[in-house]
Amino acid sequence: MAKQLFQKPKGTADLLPAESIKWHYVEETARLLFSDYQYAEVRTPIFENFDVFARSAGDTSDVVTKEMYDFKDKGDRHIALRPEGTAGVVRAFVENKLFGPEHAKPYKLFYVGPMFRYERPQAGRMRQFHQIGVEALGSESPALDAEVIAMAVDFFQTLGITNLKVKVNSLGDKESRENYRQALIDFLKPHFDELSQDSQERLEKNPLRVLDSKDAKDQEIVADAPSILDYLTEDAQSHWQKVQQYLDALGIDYEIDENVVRGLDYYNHTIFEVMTKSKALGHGWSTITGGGRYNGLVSEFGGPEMAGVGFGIGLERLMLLLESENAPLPEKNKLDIYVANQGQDTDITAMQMVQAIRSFGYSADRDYEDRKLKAQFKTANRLNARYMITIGERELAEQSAHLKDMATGKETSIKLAELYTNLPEYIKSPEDEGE
RNA sequence: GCGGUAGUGGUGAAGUGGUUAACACACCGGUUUGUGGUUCCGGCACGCGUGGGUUCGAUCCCCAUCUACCGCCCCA
Repeated sequence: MAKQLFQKPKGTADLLPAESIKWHYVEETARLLFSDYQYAEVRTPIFENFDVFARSAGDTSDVVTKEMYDFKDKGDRHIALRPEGTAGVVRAFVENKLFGPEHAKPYKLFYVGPMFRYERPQAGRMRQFHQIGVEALGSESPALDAEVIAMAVDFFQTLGITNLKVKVNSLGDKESRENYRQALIDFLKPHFDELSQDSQERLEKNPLRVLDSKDAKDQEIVADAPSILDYLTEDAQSHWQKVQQYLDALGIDYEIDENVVRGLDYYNHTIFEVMTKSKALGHGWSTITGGGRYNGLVSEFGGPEMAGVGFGIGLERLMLLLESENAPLPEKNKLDIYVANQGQDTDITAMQMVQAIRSFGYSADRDYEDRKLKAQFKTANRLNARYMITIGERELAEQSAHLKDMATGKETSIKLAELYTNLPEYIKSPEDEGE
């Protein structure tokens, strides 16, 4: 008798109808908005060759070193479940030769789908999580940096999130970064003993990450650190200035923060975060989007020297945010008509009735359990039915049925033949109800 | 990977080393009501995350394990 009870794997979730309807809404909002910006959807594999991610994210990032879901398949291939979206998109861009001259540049893409990271789950942070992201490939224009930021802001505002903060920074080009890296190390070295252990380890490997340490002492030290913005080469500086001009022109309220750094190593030039304040995501300001430019990545994957810029949004966190901020979200679908029947003989007619209603484009449901009328009314209420059609032995004999408006309680008797041909004339559209 | 808190029915939860594991909501059945949102009555955990152990006996004690939540790391 006692069968084994299964639990879903750690860090995964079952999205039940009450939730999935909200996800659909958010995804649909993204699709519509992104399409206004002329971004089209791309669907790449959920797993890729391990090296696709190892190559792009960089060896210093934890995403590669300890969070990757990787395994050998039966052909002894080293496979990894995608931990983020950009690498796969860039791989597809190169493999499908989308860099070719026949394709307009920038080549604008967005994606929606599951990502995987092996880490300790917390609310809004799953091992299988979902991201919506965009990538614009093949243009170095700073206008695109600004557009991508604007699009992220637009998206959140469309969803009804208002208290947003945009933080931007520039990492410059390779040369800028190397110069700065050395300067930063030189600055931090004398403070080595005061740094947190994590930061001490990062000092040589990836000193920029010391900048966004959460350790209070680290933050004190870092406050006096040189700014990367003072180390930008002329070209990088020019790009950075233009990005700001565009952002100003679009009226985007942003803040320059030299301590903003990104976790993945492929970023350069403009990087940004969109933050919001919500207790659902922790204390103070929390990041809901991160993104930036990654100009070397296409060539890293064997394509030509082509630029890229994009961002990714974590959907689990976004849903938590929308719920806690009481942003408008759809509830369960309303049922147009519930068909109740009483007596064995009416069963067939009820079956035909729901099909006929559906063929008019209305949603319809019925009782399948031969329950009493009262129970059927209860169910109709629970399903939020707008109308109910009841048919009993007597109605069947007369070839008619009762149509009841559940909101007003008004009931009318209608011939079956009439219902089958002119049902829409008896049904108010939901808009007319002024809900 | 590290630290902390928790795990009783569909849900919220009470509870004790020892006969039938409170209560509420939900649900189901009946009743009342003009065919629903009302009233009243009844039903609903052979089981207390899982596996071991201690004990005459454990949901309640011990160990392990799984999962969730919070913090760190990291990041979306």
